Amino acid sequence: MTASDQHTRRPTLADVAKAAGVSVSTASIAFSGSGPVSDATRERVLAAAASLGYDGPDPRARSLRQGRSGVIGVVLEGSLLYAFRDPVTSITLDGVATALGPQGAGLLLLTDSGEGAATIDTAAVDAVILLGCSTRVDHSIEVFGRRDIPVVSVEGPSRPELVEVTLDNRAASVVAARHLQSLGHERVGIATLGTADGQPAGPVTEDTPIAVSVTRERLLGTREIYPDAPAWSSVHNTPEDGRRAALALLDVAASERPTAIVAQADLLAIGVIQAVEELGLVVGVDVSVIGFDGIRIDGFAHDLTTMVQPASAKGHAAGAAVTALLAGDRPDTPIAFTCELHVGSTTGPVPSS
Amino acid sequence: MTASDQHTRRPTLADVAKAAGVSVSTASIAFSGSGPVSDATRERVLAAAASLGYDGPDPRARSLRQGRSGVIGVVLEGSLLYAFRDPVTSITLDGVATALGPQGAGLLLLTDSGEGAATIDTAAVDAVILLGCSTRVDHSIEVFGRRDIPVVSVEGPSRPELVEVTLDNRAASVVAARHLQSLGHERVGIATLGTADGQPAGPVTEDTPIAVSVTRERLLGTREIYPDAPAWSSVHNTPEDGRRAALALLDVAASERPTAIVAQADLLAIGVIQAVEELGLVVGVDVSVIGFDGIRIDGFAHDLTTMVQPASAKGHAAGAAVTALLAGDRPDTPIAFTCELHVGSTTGPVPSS
DNA sequence: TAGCGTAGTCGAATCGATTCGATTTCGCGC
DNA sequence: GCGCGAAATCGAATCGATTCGACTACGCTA
Repeated sequence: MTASDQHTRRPTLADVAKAAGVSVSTASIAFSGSGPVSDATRERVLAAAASLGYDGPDPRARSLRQGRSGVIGVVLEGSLLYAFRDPVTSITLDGVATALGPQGAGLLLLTDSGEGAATIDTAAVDAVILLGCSTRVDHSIEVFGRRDIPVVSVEGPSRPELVEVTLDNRAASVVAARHLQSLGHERVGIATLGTADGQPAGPVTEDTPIAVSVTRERLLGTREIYPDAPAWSSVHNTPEDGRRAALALLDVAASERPTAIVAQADLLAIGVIQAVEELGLVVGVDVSVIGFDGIRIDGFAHDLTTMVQPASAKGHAAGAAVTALLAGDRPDTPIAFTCELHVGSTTGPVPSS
Repeated sequence: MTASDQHTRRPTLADVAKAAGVSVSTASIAFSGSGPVSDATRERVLAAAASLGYDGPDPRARSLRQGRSGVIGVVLEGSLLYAFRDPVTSITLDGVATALGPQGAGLLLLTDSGEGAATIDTAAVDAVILLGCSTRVDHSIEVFGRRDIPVVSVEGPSRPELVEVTLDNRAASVVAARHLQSLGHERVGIATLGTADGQPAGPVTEDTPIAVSVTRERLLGTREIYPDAPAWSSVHNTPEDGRRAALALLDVAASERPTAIVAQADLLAIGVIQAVEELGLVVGVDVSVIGFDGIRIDGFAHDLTTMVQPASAKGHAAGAAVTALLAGDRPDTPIAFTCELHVGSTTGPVPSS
């Protein structure tokens, strides 16, 4: 029987140790490098491993013993597809990966919907990064808290026990609105991001509940300058949704028509511009358009006026915060980032007519 | 001492069992539901767990015992940023997530560079999906093989032990080239994707080594119809790189200038079109442009002629294949997908001059 | 009423490593 | 020549669950 085992059972560290004529503990040290081993012994162990086809310790066993898995969970809002489609999320995620790179941690993608691609509560993660999540994850945060799993929230829910990476969404939106104000615009329309999961597109009124903090903060910022500006919410951050929002906002008598549209994201702004042109109007002349994010859209003809946000730095900060937390340091929180106004060609003085 | 433990040590299943007055095995069954338990017992266990703040079994211990972690590794070529930027990768990944969703598996992002965001060899994954990887991962494939970890390769390296999901890159490129041929084009330029990791952009000659199979196959397809067509390779699949490629390909005497350009990806094609227009030429009249992928680029003015590939279905098939492999079934391999020609407005008859 | 199957529970082995404390070995200074 | 500290190695406990085989009651049939 023992002979036939070899084709089914993978070798373990114990097998390697036996083959090398050392104890399991010594073999472990030979692999991990923690502790003193003579060169001769190490080589004997490695040779035995090679001849048995042993490729190093089982990650599962190692992570049980060490209490660490080397995996960082990244919780995204909604479906993975829309998360990937959103340039800011992609860039932020890349920033996270860059900051985490040296540590050699893997990124485990999770979504905040209970069902779906991954089970947020049962994953073996050392830390969690929430990317723009809604309050839906509150319960999970408590679980992580009990498990002593550090949580970093990027533009997400705010709770005392977690480290926050923030963006000055509200203040930046004020700056954007002031820019329009300085150009003389008085009638302004707002194309917002999604208000809540599962919520359809449509007009945003006083009492529309807004669960997504980014949407809420940016809207509040704009409304500080333009309290009565009509707003239309989208479902996804896509040009198509932006286009529809603009068509809705511009579908009024010419005398009532907004002379400027604030889009809460550049992708929306692209669609807004598309709609404006479809209506035979000139962007930056008949209708000014200002975006948010500052992503570079290749192949896009206009120089979009927008609030440029440091998405990569944001992600990098989140990754660095995770590293610090895992090392036992608690970074000062919140880690705040600010946006900068880029004036392009899509905004201009209010038309005189 | 025991009293002070409570603030530092997390409760284990053993603690819960003791508090509930049952054995550990019974408590385990009460949680997992595998095996018979009386309702009274289960409730007693759950109540004890709740009062102790026990949030369910430790994923690490569970995965060690069960030999499964519930995590699927996804190996991407190059940096995460460029992987996300590539719409086809994003869509494929979403397809994977969709297919894997019901199974509740998490996606662990890995890159095929030894260093970086994740260590491909030491991750606790149940299966691996290679997305367009080069032969650089061959060693890892062997390791996975020895560990009995199923590997699915999407347009990646081909080896007997792994399940392959393929696209008819070569045949589709022939179809694209025939389309140009039928329009009378004789001088054709090719904007290729990257040829190998770390390789700079530049002309592709007979003896340029091409490690990336997608690039190679698509090029071979085009060359079946246009054996002598000059080719220029890019580094990344971006409009900017496509633009540079087109400028290089078109920078010849007017009599030598290509009347059509084959871009190996739609993102490249967008840049090609941009370059053509910068040169004062009309797309589809002076220079025809055909792409590959069939992604919808929002806010893009042209109706791009392209080979539409079923990216989402590809990802879905990869996810389904992983599910099957984990269930013990071996799907027929390769799982082949084909492209379809979409004739838009960016290709037209060869200019008569 | 003896026999038997089953639901419910338990104890112990197991998964495959890491790590702690103990032991042996060896070189070296006094 | 003796003891001492560091290097090298070992054995055993440990991480926290799952699972298998055994055991106890209990209800049912013949």
